[in-house]
Amino acid sequence: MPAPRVRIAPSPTGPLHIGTARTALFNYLYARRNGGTFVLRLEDTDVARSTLAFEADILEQLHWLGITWDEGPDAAGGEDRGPFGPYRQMQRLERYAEAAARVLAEDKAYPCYCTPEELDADRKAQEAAHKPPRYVGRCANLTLEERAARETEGKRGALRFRVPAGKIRFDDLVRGEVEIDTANLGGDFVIVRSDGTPLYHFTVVVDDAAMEMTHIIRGEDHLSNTPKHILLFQALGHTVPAFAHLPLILNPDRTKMSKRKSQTAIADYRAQGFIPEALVNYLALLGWSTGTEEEILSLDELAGRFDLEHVQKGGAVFDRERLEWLNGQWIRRLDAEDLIERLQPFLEADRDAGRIDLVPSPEELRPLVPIIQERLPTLGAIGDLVGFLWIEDLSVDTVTLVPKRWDRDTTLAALRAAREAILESIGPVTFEADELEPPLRALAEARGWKAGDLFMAIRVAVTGRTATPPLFDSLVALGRERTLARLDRAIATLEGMEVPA
RNA sequence: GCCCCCAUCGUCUAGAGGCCCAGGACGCCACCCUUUCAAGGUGGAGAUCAGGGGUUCGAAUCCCCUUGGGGGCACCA
Repeated sequence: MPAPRVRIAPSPTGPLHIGTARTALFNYLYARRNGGTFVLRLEDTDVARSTLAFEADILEQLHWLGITWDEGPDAAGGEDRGPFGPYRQMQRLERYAEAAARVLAEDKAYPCYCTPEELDADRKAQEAAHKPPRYVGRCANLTLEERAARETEGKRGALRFRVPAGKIRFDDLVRGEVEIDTANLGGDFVIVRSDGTPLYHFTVVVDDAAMEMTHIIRGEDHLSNTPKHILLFQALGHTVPAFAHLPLILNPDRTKMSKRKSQTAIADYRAQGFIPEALVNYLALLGWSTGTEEEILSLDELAGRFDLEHVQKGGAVFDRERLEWLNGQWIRRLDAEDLIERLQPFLEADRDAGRIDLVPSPEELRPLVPIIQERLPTLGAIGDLVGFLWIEDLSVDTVTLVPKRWDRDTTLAALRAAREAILESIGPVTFEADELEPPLRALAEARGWKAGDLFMAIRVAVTGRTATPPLFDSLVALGRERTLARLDRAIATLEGMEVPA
């Protein structure tokens, strides 16, 4: 088998979509596994909706995921790389024009002068008659003279491809044999607009042919379009590539995943602190499996195992909980320095949003790694977890200050005693977790309090929260002075509390 | 409406005629660990393999029908 050539052909009409990312991933994995070439081509012929910003997002997020391509544009607006360029469709217009001229000359396509109003009327009539929409062929048999007459009237024709009668069958690599009667294709279809710009079905095929693609791996939503593409490949005199249609990624209601019902932009997952290792791992397992029970797999490991045989046929519901679990798995596998570095942007975002007052340095973060690493489902959860460490002015209300089974007076007594214990028995120089625990446990014992209750009172007084990393580690991270200051403040708050008579 | 595709626990899936009165993972529930929260460990609930017919000594696995779901039918991509 010659080395496969596969591609991803995103349209820069929106930010990188999770479905596009997965299709890109599957193509990438297929190329890597089989010693093939992975091409990126930008389908930007929808000038009205395409933007450079979306183009930039698509390239950047793919890079971020680690999905690299062998041919294609490197950066938004940047240079192309590879022998089949350009890789932006708007720079390939002459090629479509040339191909269009050829099919026109061979009468495999013809100019159509129908107005949008006429086409609309046709469609409505068909609908009323409960018939499938289909081009009626009004312009299919115009003579050269008739065409010339329209042109003289100043009419510009769209180019319609003649759909021959017959059945198209192809062997889909994931679905097996598929057969579709061309009678169900909706009649002759437009390949070039009346303004001269080419349409999707035409450009994909012209480019896939020119770029010598051997396998077209794409979403199932293209399955019904495949006969049109096959017809076009044949009309252009090109070998028909192999097709593999992937199951769709679904919303929880099992409809095709959409922005409206799900979070679809890769950039949004990234902004929430999902890491590429997890996203790639999760996406690969959406619709594909190793056939074994392995499931934590890196991009390279995936590339070593990928095959089309294990691609699922039915659609797969996107399960965010499972993604979060995987993300946690991958976060726990990060080494300390890497985690610290990756946390930085999230801390800055928290500071910019006013959730914390200052961003800790890597040095401050380093000792925290053991207690936070296993508690982070996402990088974005950092502020929620230990943000109390970087808040200047922590105030806690009396309601949360008093533990569930305690009253104000007990809490007050406990905090005062705890403050004393910390002040007296623990030196300012070596303020460590091992040192803090014994005296406080002894205190609880002496007063007949449950250690857990005492610890909870201190925890809330000092962090403002009932769920935190281990208490003594938290106190150490906070430091002796701030620990005492926060205890003082909590005590003062409780002293000022209205006590019902 | 027409065409095409699909159908195993709530979800992602293993399973390619006997190893399956169906295995794993997420989630859920217990318990253990434990100062809270996590993480981790152990155990549990959860699928008459959509339903019905065949084929076969034997079917989740093959065939047919039904039902259900999805996708596609543009001068969008």
